[in-house]
Amino acid sequence: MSDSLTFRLLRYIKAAAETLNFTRAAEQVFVAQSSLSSQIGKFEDTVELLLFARLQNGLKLTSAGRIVATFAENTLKEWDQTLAMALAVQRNEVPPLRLGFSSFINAKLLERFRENYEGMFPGCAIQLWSGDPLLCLQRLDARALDCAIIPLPVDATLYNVQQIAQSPLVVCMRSDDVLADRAQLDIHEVAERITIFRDPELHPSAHTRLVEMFKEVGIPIHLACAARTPSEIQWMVKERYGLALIDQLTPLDPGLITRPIAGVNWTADTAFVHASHMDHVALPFIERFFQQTWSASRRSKRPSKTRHPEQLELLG
Amino acid sequence: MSDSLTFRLLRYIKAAAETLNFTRAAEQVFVAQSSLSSQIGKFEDTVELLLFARLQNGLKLTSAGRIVATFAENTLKEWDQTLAMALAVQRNEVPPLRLGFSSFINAKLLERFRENYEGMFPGCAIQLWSGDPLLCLQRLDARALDCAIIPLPVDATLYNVQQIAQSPLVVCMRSDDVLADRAQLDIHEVAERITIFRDPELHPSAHTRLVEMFKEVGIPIHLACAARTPSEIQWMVKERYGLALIDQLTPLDPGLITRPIAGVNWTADTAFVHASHMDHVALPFIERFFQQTWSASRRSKRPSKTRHPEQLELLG
DNA sequence: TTTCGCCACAGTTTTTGTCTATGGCTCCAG
DNA sequence: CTGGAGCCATAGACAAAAACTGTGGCGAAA
Repeated sequence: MSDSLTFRLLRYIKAAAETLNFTRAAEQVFVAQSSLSSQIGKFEDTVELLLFARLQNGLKLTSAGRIVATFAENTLKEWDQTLAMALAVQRNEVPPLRLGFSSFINAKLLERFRENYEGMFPGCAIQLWSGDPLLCLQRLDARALDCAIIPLPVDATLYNVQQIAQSPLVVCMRSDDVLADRAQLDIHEVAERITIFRDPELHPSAHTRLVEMFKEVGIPIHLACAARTPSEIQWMVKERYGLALIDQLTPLDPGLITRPIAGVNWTADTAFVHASHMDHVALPFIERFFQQTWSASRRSKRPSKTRHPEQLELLG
Repeated sequence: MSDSLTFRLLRYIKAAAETLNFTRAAEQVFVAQSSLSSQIGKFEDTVELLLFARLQNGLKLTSAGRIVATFAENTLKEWDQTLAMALAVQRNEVPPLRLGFSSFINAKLLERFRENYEGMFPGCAIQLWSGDPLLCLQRLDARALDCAIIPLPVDATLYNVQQIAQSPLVVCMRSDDVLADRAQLDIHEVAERITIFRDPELHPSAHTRLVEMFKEVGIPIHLACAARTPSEIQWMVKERYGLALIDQLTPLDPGLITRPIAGVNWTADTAFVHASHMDHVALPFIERFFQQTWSASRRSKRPSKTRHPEQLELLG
């Protein structure tokens, strides 16, 4: 049963597992050695589980002990986070979650995020900061943002990055384009017409990657127009400045269509990013949320619809 | 602090949150009403957290209370699973994990799985069952397997499905093929030569999806050879029976190469699947493992290598 | 051999939890 | 408007659990 287990005991177990020494573990948790010893011993008796092997040369965690110690550590950490969050919620002291986002991400993602956040923590505000990825990351560094939803790539060694969406890149063109009747396009036949790009300085690493991707298929990139927003891109396309690569899920202006590109597997990837300091109380919960529902939401997908209309349907 | 919290109290909170009635909650956990009341009350005092609003017309969970109650529920469940697993490990009574797998999945996945399982639960055996996806699912139903690693699609309403890998589908051909010097292929130019497929009855829903995918690009599928294993497929390609679509990560026999397909975003997706009964003690842990490390392993990726050699490098 | 470090055990005190009984409050039926 | 039912809080007695101090055993190092 779950009785006979207390959080204090979890702390004892954690300390003992870390030090492998009851005496020092007892000091660490500020009790007498005999208390810690007898508590752990009694627990081992009642659940009939040997956590520590008492050997001549000291303690050793058993396999079962390692499992329980891991549980203890996780649970204690989660409780700290839970208590902090609950207190903050109760006192109405949850700071607004300063969420940066790039205008190039799918708006549905933001919406879904907002709904879930509101559901989990009613009354807690989200402060949206529009900004290009580079700016978002700088603001994360400067602790002016708590987290951000931005396109990949992002240096995962510097930030906590969790991919939350992926969708194919497609070519955006006028619906009266000569290529409009094609169901799909070879990259070689359109590459030189693709001249509208996101302003490289908005997300240098993404642009670098784009250049690489073009190089991989043997085509030099030809940047003629740099846009700062998706609507600018679409406007440029409409004004016949060229074609553009956009996320398949981008809502399209009338008069525009998208066509998939043959032969390459180019995708627009989106990630939830936060700095490793974990400033905001809600971040651990958000992180777990994305871990769970992101992998869960992938389950029901795999749509298998026909691919001919203006655009593919939105996922999830 | 984490003291002042016991697992018994978590049960009280859970019961109270469910019934919204201290009297009935007390019955549910087999204590006197006053015990439950005073325990919860004392807890609320010490952590200065109001979990329940005592209104005229009964109890109501506060926002903070909902957070804590959720924590309580999760933690109790996890503890049950942890205790069960630890006991089983200690007694050496962990049944071998009967893991089905399709020969079409990437062997690295199995290896990684095995390593991590061995690391988490030393001495616990894995029983590998090779079998096509359909058979794996049938065996899951019949409880002859605990879980399986198989290609998608799998009906997520009937099984617990967790995607764990994704890699592009590429065309497999002889290295002396006329198309071998092309860096990539348009689907239309190779479609009619792609005649070697996985035997449809090995995974009917995957084949159906393949047919759909062909239809989406306006090409009828032309199945001339049905293979039951990846090596059979490669053998058929080598013997000039046609071309085949294979997972980019498949190890290639000498004399064969792969080329990406332009214009479509076809991928081979792999999932970890188990039936919803959750028969095996280790399943909850494995599930959490995949939730965490699968999303974690996506972090460091985004390779960006040149795409010209025989084949792309393995990821993760 | 002695000493030191570490763990276990015994006895005692303190803290915590549970129980029964009771009182206050609200709602509803008579 | 009154009495009963349902619900929660509190008080006091009692039981259980956990803490502390002190001691002893045992192996390793001096």
